[in-house]
Amino acid sequence: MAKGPTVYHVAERAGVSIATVSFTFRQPDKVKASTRDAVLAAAEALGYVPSASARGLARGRTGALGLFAYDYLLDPAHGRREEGIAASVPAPTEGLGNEDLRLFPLYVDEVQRGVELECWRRGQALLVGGGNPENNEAVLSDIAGRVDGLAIFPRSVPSEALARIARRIPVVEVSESDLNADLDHVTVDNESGIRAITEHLLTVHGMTRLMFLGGMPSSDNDHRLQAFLRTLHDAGLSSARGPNYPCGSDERVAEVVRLLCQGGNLPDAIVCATDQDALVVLDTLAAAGVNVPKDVAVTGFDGIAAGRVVRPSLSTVRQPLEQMGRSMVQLLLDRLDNPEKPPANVHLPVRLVVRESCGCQAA
Amino acid sequence: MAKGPTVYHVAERAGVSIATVSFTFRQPDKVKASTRDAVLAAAEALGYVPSASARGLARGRTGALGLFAYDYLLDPAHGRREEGIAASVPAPTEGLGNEDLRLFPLYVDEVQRGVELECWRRGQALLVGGGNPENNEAVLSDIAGRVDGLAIFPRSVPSEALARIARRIPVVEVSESDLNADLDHVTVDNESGIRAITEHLLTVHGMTRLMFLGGMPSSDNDHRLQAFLRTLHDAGLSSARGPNYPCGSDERVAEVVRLLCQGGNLPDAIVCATDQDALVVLDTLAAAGVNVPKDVAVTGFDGIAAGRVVRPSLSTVRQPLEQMGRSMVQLLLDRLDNPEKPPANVHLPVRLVVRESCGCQAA
DNA sequence: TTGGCAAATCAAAGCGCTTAGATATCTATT
DNA sequence: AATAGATATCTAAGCGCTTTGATTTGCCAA
Repeated sequence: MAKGPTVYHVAERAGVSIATVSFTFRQPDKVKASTRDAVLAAAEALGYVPSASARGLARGRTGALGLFAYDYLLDPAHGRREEGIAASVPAPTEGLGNEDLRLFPLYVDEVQRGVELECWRRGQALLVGGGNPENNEAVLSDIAGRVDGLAIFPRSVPSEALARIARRIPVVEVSESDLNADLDHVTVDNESGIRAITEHLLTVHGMTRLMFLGGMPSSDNDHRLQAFLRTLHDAGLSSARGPNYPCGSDERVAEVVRLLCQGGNLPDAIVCATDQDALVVLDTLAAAGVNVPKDVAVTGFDGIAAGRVVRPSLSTVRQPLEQMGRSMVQLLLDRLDNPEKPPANVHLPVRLVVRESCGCQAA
Repeated sequence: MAKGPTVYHVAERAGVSIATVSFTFRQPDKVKASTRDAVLAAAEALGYVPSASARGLARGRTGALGLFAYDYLLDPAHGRREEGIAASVPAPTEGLGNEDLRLFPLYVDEVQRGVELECWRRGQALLVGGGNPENNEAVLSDIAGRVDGLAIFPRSVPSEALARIARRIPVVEVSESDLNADLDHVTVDNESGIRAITEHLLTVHGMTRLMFLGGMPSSDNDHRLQAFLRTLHDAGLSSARGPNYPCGSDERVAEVVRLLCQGGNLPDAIVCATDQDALVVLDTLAAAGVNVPKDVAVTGFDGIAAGRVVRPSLSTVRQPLEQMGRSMVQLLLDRLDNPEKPPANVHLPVRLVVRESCGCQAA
């Protein structure tokens, strides 16, 4: 691992100046073909690999985009994906890992996948940084120093830290467009999604006593609750229960469900704010011996993989996760091209996916 | 997006030299507490974010690791994941994407996940670069210039390109340890895996006419074929057919299966080199109206998500994919600490997973 | 007080590249 | 053959940080 060759070495070997070496790689047409070949040959012979650090410094751009992949499952409010931190989730190597798709891929993972594919398609380097509750800010700042633009997930970064970073580089966020209104955003049609699944329960299944349940508060979830209430209202109904959102954590969600079971007056359906919530509900109901969908229907929102595999499989609203990631990259690059344009918002459609947990398919 | 503040600005504002600013961030104990606070305050006020390019240039290290996430499905030998390139795979936005887990997560995606988790756990920045058949070398070189160490998948980079890069930074590879013997490697116990699943077919299901089938050639697959033949030999049997590996592509695999069906003499079981191959086999058999596992058993190797979801679900050998990714990071960091140590090889265990396609569970 | 040592701070020299602007080399005209 | 105008190449000045070695400051013992 001897220090590698630099422009100087290549230049010397090719008998040209370092500028010509640089031009050969960055603006090949400025260089006569014969010279170019000589430089390329020298570079090849020497095993020259241009330093991105030096280039970045000289250009004032790193040439990479960043994704701050905050891991919600590392959040104290949930179990944890990391090894041995919470008993509720098996360590990753136990049974050689991820057998049930409960841990991966999640919502964020599919969005990340979209970010990656779009970056690669465009020949963009992508830095993925992972937060964890302890050193979020430090990690974030480190990433920010390495990239030309940053994509982040909702609620993963405090607004003030965000503002600081956004002063230096463009930032695009999923959802939360109300909160950080000066950033670019990718949002989905929560309204239509909740309306579709709620009306499905109402009209197809003839249910009338519905409740909304959600753990973590978020802008998306707020909108979903509102849409839920509006849909009921439009149907001349009201929520079967008071506000069960935001409960605050998976554990609190489970608690609410247990109380419901004990009370003996289950609603016809529990409309959950997210698939994650719905899985907790499903687990808790199963533990209480309640049959889904016979005794109560359950729906989610997001369309994560686990919802397909769990029994009963989860009726939900599928978000275009990959596309959301792609759109983030798009927005970032657009803004890099045109820093002064007003904040943009890409609003994407969602799709109803009916499976077993609402009573549609045979369990 | 005005050019951000630099050490100079922070130093001026805090009334110290730029060296002190740098020390404040990199070696805080060298700086008196009061000075440190002043610097931090100035940095905060100015919204200072250190430039990783400058740091990398000065230090000779970027502080990031790289993963060259070659996408096998973008390879001409397979269908493609990208939109509209091959008819065999729906465009990613069609139906809002990845409904059946056939496209994601694959083998490489789960390994990547392990790389990410381990990097984040250790506070390492991670650059994920994506190759595509057209510009592989360029992308690879670009990544190499950005990182201190690189993790790659088997057969994703020609050996000579690899050698060139390995001259500059440590490279760790999954599998293929025979081929690039001077690199660090993470391998799995192909021998035990194939032996376990083959013996399962032999002893539990009493099958005797087995064949091995695989598409793409690879070191792993070579070993699997050998292990298969040895296992049969040890049982006093021989392969039900000549070598059906490497066929070369998904299409060729399907062709072989179709011929088998037409010939009317199906073996008792088809032991596939990978899950990917097994899925193709399953599809092709289904199209030919052959029942699995009744008419013929099929097994895979890898343990990808799709194998859980497909009907019949796939009996396979599960690799510790996440752990493999984690080990790669481990090896890279170890070597960065100690460049002179001899090439290391982390060899990991696999596990038999019996599901429906071998006839174990009710289909 | 002063000398001596440790702790704190600083000055300055790069790190490897890009890119104006200057210079040299070619081409095409006259 | 001379010269304007391209074209090709080069010179040199950074880009923002780290880090060595020098210098200053602070503290304590003599």
